Amino acid sequence: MESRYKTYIYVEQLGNYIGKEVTLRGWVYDRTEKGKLQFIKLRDGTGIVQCVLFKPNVAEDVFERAKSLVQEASFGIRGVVREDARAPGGVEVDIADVWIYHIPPEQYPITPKEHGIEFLMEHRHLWLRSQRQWAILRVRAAVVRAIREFFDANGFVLADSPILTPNACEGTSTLFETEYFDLGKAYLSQSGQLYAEASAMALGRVYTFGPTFRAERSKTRRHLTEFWMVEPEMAFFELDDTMDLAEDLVEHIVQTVLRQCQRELAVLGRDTSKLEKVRRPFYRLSYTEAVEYLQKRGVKLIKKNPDGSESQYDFPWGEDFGAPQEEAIMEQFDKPCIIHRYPAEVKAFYMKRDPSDPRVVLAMDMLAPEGGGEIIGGSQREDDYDRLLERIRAEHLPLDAFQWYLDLRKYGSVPHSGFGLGLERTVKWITGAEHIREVIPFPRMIYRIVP
RNA sequence: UCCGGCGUAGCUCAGUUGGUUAGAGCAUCUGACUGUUAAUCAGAGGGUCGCAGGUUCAAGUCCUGCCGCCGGAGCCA
Repeated sequence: MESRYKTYIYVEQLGNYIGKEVTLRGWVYDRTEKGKLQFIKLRDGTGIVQCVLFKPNVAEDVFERAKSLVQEASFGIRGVVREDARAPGGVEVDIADVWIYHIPPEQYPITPKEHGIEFLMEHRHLWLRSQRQWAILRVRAAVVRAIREFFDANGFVLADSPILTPNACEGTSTLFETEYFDLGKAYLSQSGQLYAEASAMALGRVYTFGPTFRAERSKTRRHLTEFWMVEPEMAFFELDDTMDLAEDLVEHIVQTVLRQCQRELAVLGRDTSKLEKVRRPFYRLSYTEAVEYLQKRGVKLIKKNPDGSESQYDFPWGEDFGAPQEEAIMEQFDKPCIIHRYPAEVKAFYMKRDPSDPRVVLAMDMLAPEGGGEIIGGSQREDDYDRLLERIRAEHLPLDAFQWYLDLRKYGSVPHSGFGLGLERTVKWITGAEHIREVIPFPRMIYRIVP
């Protein structure tokens, strides 16, 4: 990074400074001492480099000062960059001088050794400094960058939706509620879609990208109560166009991460050959074909009885897929699969019926391989005023709150479609993280809001 | 909301059928070492066994309640 703020250089640039003297500032990642030698790993946000102090080569006070550098002390060094096969990363710095910004008065809680998840979550504000978290958050940033690049380069206009909303998109049971001055209740948005539809009627192709909130009492490794979603919405797009777009987007994201994040993926130990395969075309199955596959494979539907016991059924057409079914379907695939045309009863009110099969709606989900799960959900929207009105009434949704949404079908209604891509689920899949809590800096979950 | 599991040193854990003064590794502190990568070697300090109650001659261990945490299902991105 060359800029007028550049008063020193960063670890990631050191390859360009072999044989030259540099100044670095950062934190102690780790330090060991071996007689007349000290090895200090300096972490500056861009990477980690080993700095070496050899007692005979420096002033006495420099060597003594460096001995006070405990884990996560902040400090600066001046020294010469040298290639050395013995150093992690192949490059190290021979220290000539050391200065100190701050020495922690207490022991840093997170050691390079193993910790339990409860302890790490309580120290999330410090856990972020660990190398694995560093890598994940940089991949997250690259994914966001790739998403914006993709839409900006393809004629989309960023049109963000409000976060405070007066109504539910798909029902009120899972909404966070708050007071809105004298106007009654407001809710934190669980999707920007309805507003994106309005924006698309103004701007053609739009995307909204921001945090969304679900007060679902779910507690799994793929749920957050606050998560980020990008939602493109396109006037005149039909379902097949939308599936093509989703495919292009996901391919672009994964290939961009592969290009830009080799260091990070190496830190994470990610098998990049699996990501290399994420190229168009992806697999596609209709819901009906997927059900036939489950039946052929003998994958059962397990349902709870009122007395608490469980019953197994051959998977019936008409049931929505749960995580076990999605996993069974994805076992056969080494890249994402789009499942489309779901039964109308299990999908949202705003989805358009398939004219060629009234049992299903023009909906689609994209499932990621390697246990990545559902990363995209989308549909062609109902564009007929009367049919949409009928659906709103059938779901007992508050008609008042949807008047503006119905207006979109009153004034120049057009076929249109869109989808939502869950940022954290996508990053979880690409990084291979076991749990979604690791892929957002400060996860919000049902039983945790601190730090 | 439902099902299952865990809670012992700063951290990760062991602790037998209830039985003497509750252990290990790491971390910390002291010392040694010119190549450490989770260094090694020698020594030292460190405990409200989640909380409350109960059974018992005796409870980390058994019982009851509470609290905290974890995983899964459903719902979804």
